[in-house]
Amino acid sequence: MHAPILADYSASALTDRSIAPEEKRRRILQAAVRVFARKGFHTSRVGDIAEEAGVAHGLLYHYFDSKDELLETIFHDTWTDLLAAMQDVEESGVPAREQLRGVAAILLRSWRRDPDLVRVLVREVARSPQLQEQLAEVGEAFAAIQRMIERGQADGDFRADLDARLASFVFYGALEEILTGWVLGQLPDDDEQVALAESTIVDVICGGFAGVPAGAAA
Amino acid sequence: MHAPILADYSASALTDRSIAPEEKRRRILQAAVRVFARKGFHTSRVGDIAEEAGVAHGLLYHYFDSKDELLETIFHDTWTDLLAAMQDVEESGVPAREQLRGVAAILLRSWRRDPDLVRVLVREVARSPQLQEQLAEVGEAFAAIQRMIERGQADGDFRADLDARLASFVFYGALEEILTGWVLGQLPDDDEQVALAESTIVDVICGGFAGVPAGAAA
Amino acid sequence: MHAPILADYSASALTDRSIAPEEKRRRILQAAVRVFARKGFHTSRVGDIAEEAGVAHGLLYHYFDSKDELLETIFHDTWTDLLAAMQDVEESGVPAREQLRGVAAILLRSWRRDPDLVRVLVREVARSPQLQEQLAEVGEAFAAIQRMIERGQADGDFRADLDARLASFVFYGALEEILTGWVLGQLPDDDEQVALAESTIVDVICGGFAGVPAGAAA
Amino acid sequence: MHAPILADYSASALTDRSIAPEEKRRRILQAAVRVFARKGFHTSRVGDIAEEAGVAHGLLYHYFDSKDELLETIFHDTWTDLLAAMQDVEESGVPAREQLRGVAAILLRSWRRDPDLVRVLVREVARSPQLQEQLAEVGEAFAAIQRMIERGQADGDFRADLDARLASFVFYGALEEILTGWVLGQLPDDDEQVALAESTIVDVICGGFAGVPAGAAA
DNA sequence: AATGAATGAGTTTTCATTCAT
DNA sequence: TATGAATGAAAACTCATTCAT
Repeated sequence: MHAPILADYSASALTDRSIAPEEKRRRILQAAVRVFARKGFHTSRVGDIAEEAGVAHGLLYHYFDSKDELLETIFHDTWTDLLAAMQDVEESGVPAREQLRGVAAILLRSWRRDPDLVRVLVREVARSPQLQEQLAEVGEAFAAIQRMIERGQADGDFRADLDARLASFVFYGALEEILTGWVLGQLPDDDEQVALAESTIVDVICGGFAGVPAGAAA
Repeated sequence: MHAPILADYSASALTDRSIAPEEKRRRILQAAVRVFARKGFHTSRVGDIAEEAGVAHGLLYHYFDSKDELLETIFHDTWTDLLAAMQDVEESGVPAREQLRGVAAILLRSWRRDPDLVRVLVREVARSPQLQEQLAEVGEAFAAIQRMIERGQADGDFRADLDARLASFVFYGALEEILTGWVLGQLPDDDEQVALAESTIVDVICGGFAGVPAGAAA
Repeated sequence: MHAPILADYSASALTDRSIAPEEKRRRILQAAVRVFARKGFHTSRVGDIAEEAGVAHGLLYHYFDSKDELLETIFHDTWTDLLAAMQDVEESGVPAREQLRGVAAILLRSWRRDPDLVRVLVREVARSPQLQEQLAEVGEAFAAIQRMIERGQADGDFRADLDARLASFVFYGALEEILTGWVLGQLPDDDEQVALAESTIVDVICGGFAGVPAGAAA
Repeated sequence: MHAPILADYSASALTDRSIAPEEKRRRILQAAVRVFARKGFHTSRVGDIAEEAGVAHGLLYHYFDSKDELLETIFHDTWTDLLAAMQDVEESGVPAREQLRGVAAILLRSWRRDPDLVRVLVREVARSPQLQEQLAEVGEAFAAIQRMIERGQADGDFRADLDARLASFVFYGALEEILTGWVLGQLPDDDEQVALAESTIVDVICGGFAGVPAGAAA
């Protein structure tokens, strides 16, 4: 698949003073992810993030306008990456079911790649102030999923009488709930389980999309 | 089915002293739901809630220990009601698919019954302090759904090779995402759409549960 | 000696509802003494006192104008009693040294009689609002001690070149510090020790009053 | 004797930024002493202290964890100084009576040096939370006095049958009561009176310690 | 770039007191 | 008398943000 997909917010080891300024910015973002993941956005103090990043808290305002902007940047960067990955999948030309499998892989595997980042994404989604910003990008993701489903309908793979928009919510909701289960420790999350979740979601949802007539189970 | 399902947190406003204390307590909870729905828990001030309830803010601490306890009470009361309704469904003896349809109906219809309450439930799920409490009750709901799915497997209605726990997350996630869509105004939510969502979820998910023969997609 | 000396603020057992109103007032005062002794005046809440007294906190305002008045009443009642006892001693006509011994006995023995009361007296002496009131009565006590010393000087028992006012502070300070030592648990306070403290103070201070020949220290 | 004895909490007021941070900390402590002296600890608001110091109240929490810590610091600093001075006296090798005279001088002369500080010390001694801390240091002072008395007994200057611990309370109590008299304005406190108090206490108490046999006054 | 002292608006919570019943 | 619901002033403390150095 793709190379990074997610902005690399997992910490690296350097602590010395000779750091490129752009690197320091990244380090602050990494620290923010870790702290937000640990304590939640509202409960996190700017000082905590600075401490985690090993800088004075004043420096934070050199790189970001506000604490809010930190969260927004995290959201924005991450969703930009995720969207790009989804776009790759969309342009791959594979069948709808395989496209949706790709989306599931992108989202679910991000958990193992950077759990703290997923924690933040899952737990701080529904905050009001920057909701508008988020909607723009998360909305894009929904739209992409919806297009994939519509493509499946056009190809005859999925039932034509399906409301594709509604269906995209069903699919995305299933993915997010699994991620939430991992975030809250309610579901096992080893590699095998991640793979199982991926195939289960795709089988169940796409199976449902494919439309097993009501009488099929009889 | 059951009678109220959700505690009636939709309110009217009065300030006189001729109100039973228990009624006053309820009124404060109603106000909290409205304010939390409007501004989010963290952004809401205790004074806002008191004003909305038409009481002095001090009175709030007569009935509740803290602002946190307000949210906890809302969660607890609501989930107690929801669980009771789900239990009725579970004990009804109808086939698994119909049971899950009942669960979908309970959760989705609550949106029209008390949108503010759903807004709060959806947006404040993942708050840390009372997470344990919430998990206990929301966890019950998941367990009930899981049992319904297992029942469907035992009856031969659902694929036997399905991880029922994972499946319960898929089902619940779909429901919650639809609710979120309504909360964020991304999905139409008139009566007809609610009914459509209900049947779409049940058809898709239960269809998927019923088992898409591996070859069907080939 | 006298009969009660101190208002009886130590609790009695009655808890039933058929209580004379005057008795209830006393009970509230007793409760206040216990609570103030335990937590200090400022840290004590009116509700604590009401609970300790077994009444609703509103009732407190039937008998007293304010929380401050509770403390004032305790001070006033106690010092009225103490002053009366000291006056008895003063009018007894015994030699100055014996009069001072009587004062020491009154103050020191009050510790065993009602430790909580002494705790309150010792710890809350220097509160601002009612300072004037207190000064009036504690001032009386100092005046009485001063008169006793002056009597001793007139009788030739005590050195004539002694500043009697200053001397009264020395004598009273010694007494209060011993009480403080008991309150803070820094000094043993069994009956024998109380008696030892009494005689030590009288011997040392009155010995000092009696006049250390200038040459004695040479 | 020693140089400063008491931390210099008497202050001047400035608001500009050209002040060393350590100096700012000292200034806040000075302000706290003045405000506590004027209104008492409990009645003083943090804002009052900040205003007196000419800083924003938030800055206070940059240097101290809480309002309580302010009082604790004042106590600690002061008693550290007082103890050091008493230790100098103790190590001087002069006779017991002269040592006690030194202690009296240290404590009584502190009144003229920094009346507000003494006001705080005298009026807020018996507060519960930090009592433990205080006891440690004030307890040291008592122990030193006790050792001086025991030294006097060993040298044959003081009666051997005296309970030295009790005696230390008598001596210290006399000193504190004089200070209290000055704090409450009940005793004249000009230089001459301070000297008189000093010699009166030493003469009376040490005279008493020296032990004028009961029959001596006859 | 980097620091951290300084600011002050903002918020929860406490609790003495009142008063309708 | 007695209750306890109701009030609201008050206060400590937090913390994002600024800015002199």
